Amino acid sequence: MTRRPDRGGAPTLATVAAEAGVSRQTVSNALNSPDLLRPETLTRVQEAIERLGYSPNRAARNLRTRASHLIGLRVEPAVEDSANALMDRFLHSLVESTRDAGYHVLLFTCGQVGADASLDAGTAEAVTAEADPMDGYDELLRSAAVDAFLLTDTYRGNPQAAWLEERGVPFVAFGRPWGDPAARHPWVDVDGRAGVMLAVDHLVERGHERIAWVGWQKGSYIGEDRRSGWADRLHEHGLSTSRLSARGDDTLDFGRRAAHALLDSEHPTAFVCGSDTLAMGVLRALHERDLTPGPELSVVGFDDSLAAQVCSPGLTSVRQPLEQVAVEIVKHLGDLLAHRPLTELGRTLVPTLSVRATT
Amino acid sequence: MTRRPDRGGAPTLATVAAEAGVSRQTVSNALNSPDLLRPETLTRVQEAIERLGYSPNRAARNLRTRASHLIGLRVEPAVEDSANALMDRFLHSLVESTRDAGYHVLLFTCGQVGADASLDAGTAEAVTAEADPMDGYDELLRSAAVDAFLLTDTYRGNPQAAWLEERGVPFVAFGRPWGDPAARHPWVDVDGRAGVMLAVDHLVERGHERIAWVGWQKGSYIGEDRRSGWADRLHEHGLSTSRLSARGDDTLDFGRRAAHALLDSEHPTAFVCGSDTLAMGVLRALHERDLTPGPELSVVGFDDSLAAQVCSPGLTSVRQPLEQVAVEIVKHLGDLLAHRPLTELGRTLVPTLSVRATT
DNA sequence: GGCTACTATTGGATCGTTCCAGCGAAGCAC
DNA sequence: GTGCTTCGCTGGAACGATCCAATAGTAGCC
Repeated sequence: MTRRPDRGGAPTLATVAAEAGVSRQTVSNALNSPDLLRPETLTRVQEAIERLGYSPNRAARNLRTRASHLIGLRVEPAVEDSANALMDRFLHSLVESTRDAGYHVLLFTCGQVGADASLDAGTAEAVTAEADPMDGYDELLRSAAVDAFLLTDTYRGNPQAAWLEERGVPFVAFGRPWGDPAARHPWVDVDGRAGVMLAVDHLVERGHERIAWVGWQKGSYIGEDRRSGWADRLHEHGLSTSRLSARGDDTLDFGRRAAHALLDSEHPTAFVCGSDTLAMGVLRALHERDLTPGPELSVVGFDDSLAAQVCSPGLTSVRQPLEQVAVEIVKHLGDLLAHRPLTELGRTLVPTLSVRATT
Repeated sequence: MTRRPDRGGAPTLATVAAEAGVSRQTVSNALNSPDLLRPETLTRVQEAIERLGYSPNRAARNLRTRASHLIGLRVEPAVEDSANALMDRFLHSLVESTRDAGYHVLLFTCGQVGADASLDAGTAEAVTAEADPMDGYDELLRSAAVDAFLLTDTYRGNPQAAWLEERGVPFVAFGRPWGDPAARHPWVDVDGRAGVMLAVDHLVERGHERIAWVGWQKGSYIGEDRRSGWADRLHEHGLSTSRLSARGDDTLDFGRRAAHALLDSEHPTAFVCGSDTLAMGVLRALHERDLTPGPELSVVGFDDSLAAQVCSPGLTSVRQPLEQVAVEIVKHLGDLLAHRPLTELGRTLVPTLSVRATT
């Protein structure tokens, strides 16, 4: 009788209210503050909800509460490298963690018409076409499409972090605010230095004394952090690092050339690498010299990528606890969005070592 | 004067209208149907929008238009295999394509508290804990959180596709409706069979005559499709397939054992594999026999994963045009959501071959 | 001028939810 | 009985956009 016309549309609060013989607000309370209702009313409403298969309309709820329950995550233009491959493992855990917290993950990317445009242009415009670091964030924010952001590329000197912090936008970073001691935003990171130390200990236990480092370019915060784990731990073991370090691009080819150069001059018996890509380069160099990696001539990578797992021989590698990172990030996001005081600003998690045939 | 109180909140249509000296609706039109406005009014409104940094509130728009401009994509519980690694490349392209079409990608996952629960339980309950194939879809749909879905795992006999189709929910599948000729939903797929044919041709050109197949288990639609490319093309070249085919789990170990068995009995000079994982297994077997892959003893994988690119020697592999798949999918989604008639129900794209050292 | 036709713009209603003020009934103290 | 508080529930208003019907202004045509 009192039921609305309901032209085949989904049930609304009013529909459920009529069905249960209560007011709209009571149904709303049944969902949001069940403790306000008398138990018998609550069950009556819940039965009606069940019977009609009702779910509250997200858009209406978002409009009224000024919250979208979405977390924005920007995926960078596709570059096929191990960092991206990592993202995948991370994403799964992230989506699961956010679900448990009542949130969803919204993916976005920079607003420029990227690849195609730069192909046509190809002129001096390439400079202006350089991806604006804030592209995308601004629009999502102004249109209230997301409640918070998750940053994943703080190694670039995080202009995003500063921008967001300045505007009081809630966000959590995966990665420390390297080189910005003034940063006041929550973050979660993996202790790469400790991970490399694990690798060094593992090699020293197996009798290695000449352990080389093949890592990222100087100037990369993350690269230097990982390298410090190698250098400091070797010294703690009373071993020399002299002339045993190579730093360059994070590419297969640099790893390969670095390994050849090191083998020619310093005769290391083990290589610790800043990434799996570099480690694969080292393996290739060994292959080219008809050397077989193993307990006597060891290689350790970083990231425990799929490639490390399936290549022959299997590559020992430092594994980041990405599942745990996701959980911690969502915990921080939850605190942030509920305006709970943060128990701690940052948190570092310790990696593990996946031991395989190359050691 | 007429401007609203505006307690530090974001500008709304009313704010902009006051600033430009027009009505709300005119501002709305400036955004949605600019051709309705007189040019001078349009510029006046656009300037006001620019000046205030206005973006329409998503929630309000969604509520009124009954559209969220979000595409739901369910990510499956993390399994570390090549299929997931593929997803990554695909995701990037997908997000870019959807952006160009004015949409965003919303990630979700099954609603059950998955991994943890099944760890505790470990009993006969494992059956009920078996992931409900529709988990998550239903809720997002009823709450109008997404406009459409994108399915990516049609190889499982797609119960989702049938469920969604039955309810008239817009969705596009990445993958053919294998074994369901009654399916009437749009899909985009990669012609795996043609990809394997490319690999066979490549090997035949290099003089191979005994080309083995190492692929997925019998009964997998995709696996059989890829295998048919090998079998049919060999026959077209007048070559024998007899006893040269091995099918089993998509694991490194199966690839390894299959390669050993084939080498012992049939002495193939080349292996075409149903996945990179299997190919890496074959490479490991060769390694164990001190055989070096290359032009004389060749291996071809499928997926062109990161592992194929960085392993030593580099693995020749069939590469899926995932970027193009994403574009086609979004094109179909656009047609679907705009209620445009579909020009074609399904579309298959042809892979390419990334040639490396193993051939 | 008077009629129609069309254009540019307007204001009210509406989407489905939650916030807020308020109401009757019940409980308690005096 | 009166006054006060608490409990359980209600109905109107609001969030910010778009849909819709209606308006004033302009032009065309006889």
